[in-house]
Order: sequence, then C-alpha cells, then structure tokens
Amino acid sequence: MTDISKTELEVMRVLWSCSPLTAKQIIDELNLAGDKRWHDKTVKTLLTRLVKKQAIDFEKQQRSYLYSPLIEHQVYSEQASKSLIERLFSGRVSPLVATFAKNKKLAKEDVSELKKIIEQWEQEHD
Amino acid sequence: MTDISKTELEVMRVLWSCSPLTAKQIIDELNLAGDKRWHDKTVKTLLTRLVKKQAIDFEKQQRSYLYSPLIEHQVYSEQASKSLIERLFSGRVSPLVATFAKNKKLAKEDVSELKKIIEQWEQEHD
DNA sequence: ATTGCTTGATTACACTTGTAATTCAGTGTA
DNA sequence: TACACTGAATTACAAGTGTAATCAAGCAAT
Repeated sequence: MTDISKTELEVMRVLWSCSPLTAKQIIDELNLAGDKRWHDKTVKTLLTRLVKKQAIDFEKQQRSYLYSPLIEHQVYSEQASKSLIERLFSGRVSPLVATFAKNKKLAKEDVSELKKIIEQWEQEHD
Repeated sequence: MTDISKTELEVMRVLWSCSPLTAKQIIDELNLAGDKRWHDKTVKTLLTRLVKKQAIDFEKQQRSYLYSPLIEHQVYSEQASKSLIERLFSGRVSPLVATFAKNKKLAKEDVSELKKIIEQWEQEHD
C-alpha cells in the first residue's frame, strides 16, 4: 500500500467521514475543524496526489469533480496501527493500552468496549 | 518533538534496546535482525541526522563515538500512539484493540494484561 | 462576444528522506 | 616516516512532502 502523508491523511479523514465531496466541500470541511488554515491550492494539490496514489477516486460532475476514498478507513487504519505497534511495542497491543491508561486517556466507553472484546476473545479461546 | 523518520526509527530501536553503542555496533545490530542490508554509510548518515534532531547524543570515546538515545522510548511511543489514535480512531483506543482482536492478533498475554489494566482502572473509577 | 470567475492541470520551490560516495583526520603498521 | 585503514564530516542526488502560484478551459454575466 502506498504511503499516505500526514496532510494527505487529513484529506482522507474528511472523505472517510463523508463522501463523495467536491474539492470545495473538502476545503470548507478542513477549515471548519481545527485552527489550521488550509489554502485551497494546497488542498487541490493533495487531492491530485491522492488520486495518483490511488487512495481516492473521482467522477466528473460537469465542471467539478466528486471525490471518494478508494482505500477504506478500516483497511488503512488496520495496517497503520499494526505497523506502529510492531515498530514500537514488538507487535503487542496491551502496552499501548497500558500507556493510555497511565495517562488517563481511557474513557469509560473504552473500558466497556474492552471488556466486550475480552469476553468475545475468551469465548473463542476456551 | 521533531519527527523521526521510518529508517531513523530503526536506529532508535537498536539504541532503545541497548545503549550506548558505537556506530559499528549499531550497524551490526541492524544487519542481524531482518533481511534488509544496511550500508554503513547510510547508517552513519542516519546517526548524524538523529544527533542534529537531538533524538540521540554521543560521547567521544577516543576515535569513535558512543551513541545513546536522548528521547526515551516511553516518551516517543506515547506521543506517537496518541497521535495515531487521534487521527485514525478519534482518540479512542478500543477500536484499535477491536481491530487487533478481529484479525486474531490478540495474544493470550495481551488479554491478561488488558484484564489487569481494566481492573486497575475500575479501582480508580469506582 | 468579451470579461471575469471557478475549477482542475501544470509548474515551483524549499525541506525532508533514503541511500550513499567522497573527503578529511587520526592511528596503527611496514 | 610514509601508507593504509577507519571513523566521522561533508557532499550528492533523486524522490517525496508541504505549501502554493500560474496556466488553461469552461460557464456566467454584461
């Protein structure tokens, strides 16, 4: 899978949250969240690069294009987190969770989710 | 914190696992694990760049240098995983674990670790 | 029909990254 | 003492990245 750079990922996130979108809509969306200002030319460049990388696709809608993700969020985040956990935690996920817990970043919903995951796991590994 | 690139991170990993080390030792270590061949000139360059980034430091030991990490593994991986989880999972850690579970990447030790983490969490949040 | 606006295409440009080669300065050896 | 060797410092260079400006083509209003 091609590398998606940090800024390119911001664009992907917009498209993952809602698609298809025109370039204008994407730019507006990016400028809504966060305090960073996105120049429209910059975003256009990122869109072009993502198309070339086959991370997104577009269909012509008269003058403007409608962009959609080609790489799914699920697939991308799966491989990205796998890669990070391999490189930083020798492939084990629990140290990462431990770090989160230590820094008080564990939300109540995380905990109940984790419980469910464990339950499920134990049913499969009796 | 400065960005540490992918190949630079490989060097950091060696130093995290054992330090201080000479350039030669680092090169040898890198060439032990994995099938990738590391050219010594390349590794020297990476070391220079890491020093400039203040990710590592060295002390002269006569002719050669002894390198050590300046950025600790704990600190780096904390911020790297936080960043990844924010960008890919809206800051919540459980979806990542769920993905791991789904892909059968959850080890038995992970599960017992997770249980302990949850127990601890619940004691703190009664 | 001409002018201007909108939108994608092309070009720009400095900085980073991956991957080395070349140069320089001690050190050990013939 | 002169030479080879070894590490670090400097230089190289193409590809990727962040950030945009310029070009070109179609549509909208005068």
